[in-house]
Amino acid sequence: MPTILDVARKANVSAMTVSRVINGSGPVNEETRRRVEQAMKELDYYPNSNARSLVKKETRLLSLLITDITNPFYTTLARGAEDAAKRLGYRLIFCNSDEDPAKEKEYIEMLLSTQVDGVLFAPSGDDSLKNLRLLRKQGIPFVLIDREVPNLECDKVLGDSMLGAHKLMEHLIENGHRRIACITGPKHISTARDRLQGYLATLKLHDLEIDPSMIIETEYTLGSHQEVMQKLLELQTLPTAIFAANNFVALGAIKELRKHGWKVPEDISVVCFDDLDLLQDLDPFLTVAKQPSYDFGVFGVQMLVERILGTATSNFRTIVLPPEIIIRRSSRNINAALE
Amino acid sequence: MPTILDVARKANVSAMTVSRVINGSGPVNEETRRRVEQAMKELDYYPNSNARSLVKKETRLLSLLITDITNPFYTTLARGAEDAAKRLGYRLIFCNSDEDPAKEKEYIEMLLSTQVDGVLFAPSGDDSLKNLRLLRKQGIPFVLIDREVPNLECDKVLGDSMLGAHKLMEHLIENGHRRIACITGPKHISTARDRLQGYLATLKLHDLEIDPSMIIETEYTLGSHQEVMQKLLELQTLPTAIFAANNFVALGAIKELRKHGWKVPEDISVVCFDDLDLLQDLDPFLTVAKQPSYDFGVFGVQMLVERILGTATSNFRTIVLPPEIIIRRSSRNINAALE
DNA sequence: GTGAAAGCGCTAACAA
DNA sequence: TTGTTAGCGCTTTCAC
Repeated sequence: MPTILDVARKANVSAMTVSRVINGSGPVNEETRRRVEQAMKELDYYPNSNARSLVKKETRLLSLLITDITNPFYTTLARGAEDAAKRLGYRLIFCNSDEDPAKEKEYIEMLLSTQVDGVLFAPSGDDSLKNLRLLRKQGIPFVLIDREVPNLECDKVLGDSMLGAHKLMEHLIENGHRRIACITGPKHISTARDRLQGYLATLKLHDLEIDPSMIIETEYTLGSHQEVMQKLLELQTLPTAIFAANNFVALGAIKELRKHGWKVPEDISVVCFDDLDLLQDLDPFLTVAKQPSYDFGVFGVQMLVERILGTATSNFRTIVLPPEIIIRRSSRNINAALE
Repeated sequence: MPTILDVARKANVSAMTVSRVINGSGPVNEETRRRVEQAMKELDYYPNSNARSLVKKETRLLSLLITDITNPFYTTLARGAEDAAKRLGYRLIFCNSDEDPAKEKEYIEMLLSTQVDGVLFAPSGDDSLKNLRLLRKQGIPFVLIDREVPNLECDKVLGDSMLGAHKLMEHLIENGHRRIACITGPKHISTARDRLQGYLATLKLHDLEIDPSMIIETEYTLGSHQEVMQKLLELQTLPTAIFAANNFVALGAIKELRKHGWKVPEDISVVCFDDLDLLQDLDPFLTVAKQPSYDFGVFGVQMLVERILGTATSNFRTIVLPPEIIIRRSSRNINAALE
């Protein structure tokens, strides 16, 4: 591949002049500029960004670290991040931690070597603290998205898990449900804690009994939630509704319910956090707390770039993007006659 | 951030020795190695891969260029590519062309500057040829995935669109369908052409009439396919089944059918290419030709890396991964009584 | 087993 | 408006 020197020779100028043409970083005679541009085109020259990064000490590379690339919440977020990064002149490296802090650490080390300018970070859980400290120690700016980590001051773009859970619960209670099970995510993930918190708080608010056997913890990932549902279905008194902590958990629950011959919503109502856009097209079915996932990505990248450029206030900021409750067929009024 | 020289000073050796420790690229005394490793740890040293790339003329970076990051076919493919890349010691940059050759070109130019070692390339269409030629001119190895481009010899990992379409059509015909509509993708995408071809060939095979008004072209993306369906629903004689060229097209079709009060499969059957894993959990519904998307990514990266390392045969290779037909509820026997 | 010198492709800083 | 020099952090080459 041709270098800046090849271009310089061909245009009969110095490398410095070519550099100025490429970057618009100094005065260049119109006629000279034309010659240089001509030479670049003829040689199919593309500047080597490694070399540039080495001297400029910036790569214009950001990283988006998410925990599950198959979850539509994160892919839509990724779209938002990508669009914003492009608009601001940054490239984006995607990393997928698979909800695993060890894999997350490997990626962080890779990113440190890559010299990314900043990281948009969806932590796999509270254990991510070590990894985040590593970034901070090296002076790499980061913005937390979707989940937060205790004992860490930093920029954040979060949803409102408490509020969303509360609204979903209010909806169920309004519709006559009194025995509501909660299938929550891992305790080491902040959104799981907050959603459980919202569940509990709303029950208390209505003086409803809190039955620990109705609260079951599972993974956030798609896959078999068999044992979890087994536990639930073995209860003496069965719930009339399920509040699931995210979209994949809800899918897993419904799948298991089906296996056991339960119909949603006839036999049991189901509501959850996060929408599934695809599904909504096929059959508007699940009642959900939909989060503006695309905006998570956009705001995240904007905050990150402001932090990198130093145009942000020195204080850390938190942006909260509230969910929207969408009521569909999966939740029904328990007193209404079945159609 | 500390450099190799900082480590060298701390360990009382030269930079060269540190380099040898990092890369295992030469003999180092056990005791010296320990001192160097100690120093690296104490300084939180991570080698600058830009500097390394500059001299080694390899970045160990691959790019995965796909056309739609929200399509589960591609996200699963991405997982496969990511896992394989990691295993082989490569980093992966995701790019999303959005089915747009212009955006695709911008990304290619960016990748040229980034000095990626190779590109896993799902072309936006036949117009990608220019972009691919650019890569070839610069000597960057690439592997085409999912779609091919006419007049270009290169490594490829493809599905078998003809076969999948044929099998889906056979399934419909076996179940008594005679008037089958085809909602196909853009003509400039190879898979759309092949699927249409499979549709036509199977009709001919069974001496069934080919009615051009039953063949409608639309986009591969999720979104409203209103006008397309409008055309279909205005036909004199209506089809009893629809063959949709991909998952998103099928979703769009079903959505529109619903709007017009048509039920699937009671009023009309629908089959399509590519599965939707999420959906399958909620309600095993769509009859599909499922492609092994994860393997597309794995094989693609493997081929690419072999090409980069020069361990591949000099001849270009094509891997074909056939689809699997999964029959579900969206297609029914037209003569069977409704339940 | 270890180090010194040179250079990868580019740009900052200064000089002309 | 243009060019020269030096150096970013690393590895290759060759010498010891």
